[in-house]
Formats: sequence, C-alpha cells, structure tokens
Amino acid sequence: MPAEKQPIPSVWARPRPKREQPSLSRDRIVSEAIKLLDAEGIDALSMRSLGARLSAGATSLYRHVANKDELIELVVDEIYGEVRVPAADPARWRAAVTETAHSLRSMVLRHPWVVSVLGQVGLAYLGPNLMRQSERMLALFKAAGFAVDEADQVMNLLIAYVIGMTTSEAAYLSVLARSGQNEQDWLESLRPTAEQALQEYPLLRDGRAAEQTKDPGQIRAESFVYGVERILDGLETRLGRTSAR
Amino acid sequence: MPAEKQPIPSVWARPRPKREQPSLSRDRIVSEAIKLLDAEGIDALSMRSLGARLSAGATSLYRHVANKDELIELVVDEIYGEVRVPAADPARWRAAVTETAHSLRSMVLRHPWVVSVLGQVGLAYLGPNLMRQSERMLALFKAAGFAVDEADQVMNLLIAYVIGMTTSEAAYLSVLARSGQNEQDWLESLRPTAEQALQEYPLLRDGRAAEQTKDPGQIRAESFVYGVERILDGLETRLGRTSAR
DNA sequence: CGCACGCTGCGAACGTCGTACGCTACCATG
DNA sequence: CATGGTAGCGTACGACGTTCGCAGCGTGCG
Repeated sequence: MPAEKQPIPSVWARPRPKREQPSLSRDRIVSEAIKLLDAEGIDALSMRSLGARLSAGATSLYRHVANKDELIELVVDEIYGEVRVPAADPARWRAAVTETAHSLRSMVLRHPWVVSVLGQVGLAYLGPNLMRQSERMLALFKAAGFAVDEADQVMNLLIAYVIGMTTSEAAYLSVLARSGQNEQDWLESLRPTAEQALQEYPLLRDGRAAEQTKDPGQIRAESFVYGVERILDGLETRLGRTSAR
Repeated sequence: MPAEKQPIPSVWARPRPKREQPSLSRDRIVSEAIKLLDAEGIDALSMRSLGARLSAGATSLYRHVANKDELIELVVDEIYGEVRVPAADPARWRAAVTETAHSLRSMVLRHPWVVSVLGQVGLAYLGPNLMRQSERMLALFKAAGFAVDEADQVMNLLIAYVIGMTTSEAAYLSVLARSGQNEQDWLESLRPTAEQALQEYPLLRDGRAAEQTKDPGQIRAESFVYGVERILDGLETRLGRTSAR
C-alpha cells in the first residue's frame, strides 16, 4: 500500500540522525556482550542475538571484531579488570592475598559463564587487564618476601586454586540457572539416584550427610576460605624455612 | 559401470555379516569419541564425524545417547576412571597424595580437551568413576588424620588446585595443537607484541625473563610440584595444630 | 508355523549457527 | 566536485544438533 504523497516534514526536518558517531564500537560490543552473557548465559550469545541487542545486523560486528573467539577473549579480559588487588604492603600481605582471592572468586560468580570458555581462551595471555592484575599480584608476593621467580609460582598456585574451586561453584550455578525456574524440583528429581549410588561409598555418604543441614552456598564459601587458609599456611612455612636458612 | 554378472561366492558364502550383535553400543560410542577427541580436539567432535568413524549415520547415535551433552558427560566420567589413586596408608599419606595429584595431572594432559568442557559438565556429579575415585581420595585424607568433613574440604582443595593448574597447561597445549603444525612460528609471531607490552610491567618481565632459558614443559611441571608441596605443607601444619590442641 | 511387536539404524529435513562476500551510503581529503 | 576509505547490512553457504517417520531384523506369542 503506497503512502499518500503528503510530505512528512516532522521526520524530514531532521534529515541526519544517521552518522552522528560510529554507532558501533569495540567497547560497546564487548560491554553489551557481557550484559547478554550475565543475563542469559553462554548459549544465548550468538553474533545475531548480540547484533540485535545493539540494533545492528549480525555481520556488522565483524567490522570491529575479527571473529567470535576474539570477542570472547576481549570479554574475558574485560571482566578480569573487575578484580580488585590491594596495593602491596609487607605488614599485611596475608590479608591482602585473602582479599584478592575473594575478589577473584566473586568476579567469577558474577559472571559464571566464564568457566565454560576457560579452556577455549588459550591466550588472553596478552590482555591488558590480565597483565596489570598479574603485576599487582606479583607485587603482593614480593612484599611478602618471595623472590621474583618464586612469586610467579606462588601466583600460579593461588590463581589455579581459586579458578579451580570457583569453576565448580560456577558450573553448579550455571546448571541451576539453565535447568529453568525451579532448582529445587530438579535437585529433588535426581536425589534418589544419588542416594542409591552413595550407598556403596561410606566416606562420600558421610561427608554429604554432614553437609545436608547447611545452606549449599554457605558450604561452598566455607570450603573456599578453608582452602585459602591452608595455602597461606603452606606459604608461611615456606617463608619461615627460607628465611631461617 | 555395472559389475559383470559373475557371482562372487567368497562374499556370499557368508550371507550374514548383518546383525551379529548390535554393532553400536554406548561403550563403543564413548570410547570412539575419546579417540576422536584425543586425535583431533574438541572442535572435531560432531555427531556426524563420530558417526562416520563408527561407520554409522549421525542420527543412529541417538539410540544410545540422549544428546551431545550427555555423551560428553559419559566421556568425562570415562577418562576420570584413568586416574590412579593409591590405597590409603597412614605411613605414607603425603607420597600417596602426591602420586594422585600427578596421576590426575597426566590424565588431563593426555586429554587436553577436557578443559574446554569443564564448565559445561555441571554434573558428572553422579558418574560412577568420579564417585569411586572420590571415595578413594577421601580415604587417603582420612588416613592422614583428617575428620571426614574436613577430608572433604581438603579433597576439594587438592582437586581444585590440580584442575586449575592443569587447565592452563592444557589450554596452552590445545592452542598449540590447534594453531597448526609449527608452534614455533606462531609463538615467535606474537613475541614482539608481548615484549612491548611487558615493558610496562617490571615484575612480570623479570619473571618471564628468568623462564626464558628453560624448556616450557619443564617449567610447568616444576611449577605444578611447587604448588603441591606448598599445599601439603599447609595441610601438615593444620594437622599439627589440631592434634596438638 | 505365522505373525505382530519392539528395537536398531538411517535418510531427509528443520532451525540455528559462524562468517565470507559484495553492495550502499556516508565522511574526509585532494 | 572527484576520490577513496570505512561502517553497516543483505544474502548466502556450509556445518551443526536434533526430530521424525520409515525400514529392516530378531524374538516371542498365539
């Protein structure tokens, strides 16, 4: 149906809402991708859906990002920037490391989808945020008394633990979120299977039984700090040994 | 070109290579999937390619496996069975834990693709191999003197560390493998970028410089055992404190 | 002995994905 | 005004996971 020949001046009075500034940009894409991932998880991130959120075509994104893998690298480095690493201070290095561990953990829990792309992002080695944070963490351990080479190993230890521990938490949360609205039902549905299987394994059964009374989230948090404490203990005895030598 | 009308008795002498036994089975599918994954990595695993390897149609697999996610769960639990956990023995618990850690690490390095599915396998909670191995590990820590509840936390700590640490190793290896035949070229290609970026970060730079002289694989292995040692130190001081109390 | 049923495998098809390619409209520069 | 570079987009291709209905085969019942 052709429109009538009347001019529509209210629209044509402003003939250029067109190219005020390049409406798409790498930053806008990355930050919108993070919003989408936080809201709907990893499966919901496709170039088309992301483009739609930016009211753009899917393929327009390729002007700013080489491909989806690169986008994910950018996204991962971006959220890595959210981690808060305190300034180095020999007097309270143990507290500072603990704070860092918690900050890293809560970052991952804020963005649980990262754990499903960890293996694919071989690099991000060069991400600016990752480098900046690593530098700060190394400073932490240097202040504690470790030599530079050893500080590197200690940092690897801490990050490996926190990532590994939080991965299992985040994976759990992801499955809960993906399994739909009511987690409770789903958990209950596979409880009989689990309980039957546990019969054969007394230690496993007793451990789970002890946990039964508490809040799952609480348990995970306690287990997390327990591990951090043990690691810090190990580091302190190491420091004691080397300085006594 | 139609074949000549000659009978080919050597073939038709055995007119029933047809349904000897159900040529497809869950076990065959899982083990072939592992072979495919080991050989060509995670991206090469599709229902079609896996079906082809079993000289079957892609959709035939769905008779034995609900969907690809379930297949991956099965595969992950299967390789978890390769881990060797020594029998519990109070006299040498530290050695036993170390052996377990190494066995877990080498399992992941044998199957580097697991790290790219870790986040997606929320469950496998119920996999029989995972349960069996967990039980054995708990026994290890119980023998060391930990109460059952605490043994659970200790196990989580160790597994988290090993998985986290090995994830970064495996991701590195995966990228190398995926980037094609000559790792060296690819590494060299991004070295200038890396070195320029490192200028801003003295600690990071010094650490990498110290590593420059050694073999990368060697470094990772040393870093791994360093972490295990620190964790074991931490566990021992914990045991000392609780038994002294 | 015959026949109906259940199970295994498969071909075709659907919807979705990442992304290569070439076109248009705009802007900045000569 | 001509020119070239750049941002955005429509179309299209090949691969993917998965659904569905059909075809063979073996088994057990009448």
